[in-house]
Amino acid sequence: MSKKQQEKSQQTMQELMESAIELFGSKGFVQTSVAEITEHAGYAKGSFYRHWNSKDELFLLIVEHKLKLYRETRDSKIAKANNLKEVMDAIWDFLESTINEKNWSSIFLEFTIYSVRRETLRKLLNKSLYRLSNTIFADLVRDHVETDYPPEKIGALNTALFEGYLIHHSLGTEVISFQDVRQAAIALALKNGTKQG
Amino acid sequence: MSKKQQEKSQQTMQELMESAIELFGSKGFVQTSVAEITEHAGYAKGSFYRHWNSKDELFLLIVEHKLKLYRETRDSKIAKANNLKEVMDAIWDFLESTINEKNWSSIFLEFTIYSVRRETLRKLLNKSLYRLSNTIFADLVRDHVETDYPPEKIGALNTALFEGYLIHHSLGTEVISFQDVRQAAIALALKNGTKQG
DNA sequence: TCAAAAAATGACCATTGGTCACTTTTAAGA
DNA sequence: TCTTAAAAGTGACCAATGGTCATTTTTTGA
Repeated sequence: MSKKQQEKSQQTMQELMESAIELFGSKGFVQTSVAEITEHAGYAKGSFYRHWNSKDELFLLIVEHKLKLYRETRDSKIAKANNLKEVMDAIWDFLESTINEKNWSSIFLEFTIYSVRRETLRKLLNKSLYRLSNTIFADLVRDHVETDYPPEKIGALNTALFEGYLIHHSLGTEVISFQDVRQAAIALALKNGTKQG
Repeated sequence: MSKKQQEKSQQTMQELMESAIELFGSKGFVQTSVAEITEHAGYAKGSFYRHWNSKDELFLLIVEHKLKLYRETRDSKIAKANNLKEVMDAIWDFLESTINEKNWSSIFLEFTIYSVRRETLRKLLNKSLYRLSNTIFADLVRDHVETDYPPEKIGALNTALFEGYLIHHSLGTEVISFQDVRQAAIALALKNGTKQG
């Protein structure tokens, strides 16, 4: 393949991906069709499959990119944290950033539930690359946990509260705000993970 | 319509509904097709639509029935509760019963997420009939809340934690058990809702 | 200018929720 | 017992969708 052709192919791929990001962002995963993605970028449906094997595959790629960016910011903050409270604050800043951008985390939640009945996809999604992984979370907080409550559980409870809030939020209910959940989650983590908690 | 014909129609409806309950229970909502439901009960697809207008409608009916049963048990227990701790215990017994039966609450979670992008359905689902409603929860705990933390928020946080756990559980992760979440949720409610918390 | 390779296309397939004109069954009256 | 109207049941059909692939168009380098 010539250099120029490679570039053209790359460009088409980029255009399709941007079209997909826009459409997923506004309509969610299931409601966005492959034909829409290609049309919106000015191509025919068949072109999609020259770049990815499935709609799932592209979505995972997008998520991977997005999470990578968020995580870089998060990890540099966490490195500076002195105690569990500060770690939790950094984590919740990170979670907030994933919500703020077009409610992206809710779209990812949709995809997560969609994956539950698709075994291969579900196993793939459980990898740290895509999930708010419990093992990664555990590593982040471990150094600051003062009790013998397992760090993994602190992480899983935190994720549960966050994802539960996403459902609440997705349904348009506004009984609790992001701040309420953040506060509750941090209180819970401190209760389980510090001596004074 | 004659009595006998009415009975026949009722019976068919019952057969279809039982078939649907079984299939939804094992394959979830989206992965169960209308044709499967009717075939499994020994009818043709068209028969389905003589009884309900859509797959959604039947699912909602099933949920309504199920929740009704659970709630009766729950409310009779809550009436006897003397403090917030006992109310929370009754509520979590109720939540546990919805999980124990073929993971029914996870299937309902799937349906909830499915409804998010379908406006009419989403609004319908927000009614107390179908949701672990925040207003109902608030009414249940209100008498026992000693602080000025809004009962609605205690309820919404509780639901968030429960539904977040469902996601965790649906993905096959087993970092936290139902007991872990129950314990955390009750601790959180007591922290926000009692003076000694 | 031309041929090979890559890019792009869109008709086609299977699956699905839903529709509806048609067929079969049922039951009540003659 | 026969007739007939109404109800029950059927399955071909429709549109939308994810995915396939033979074919067409474009690009490139000799």
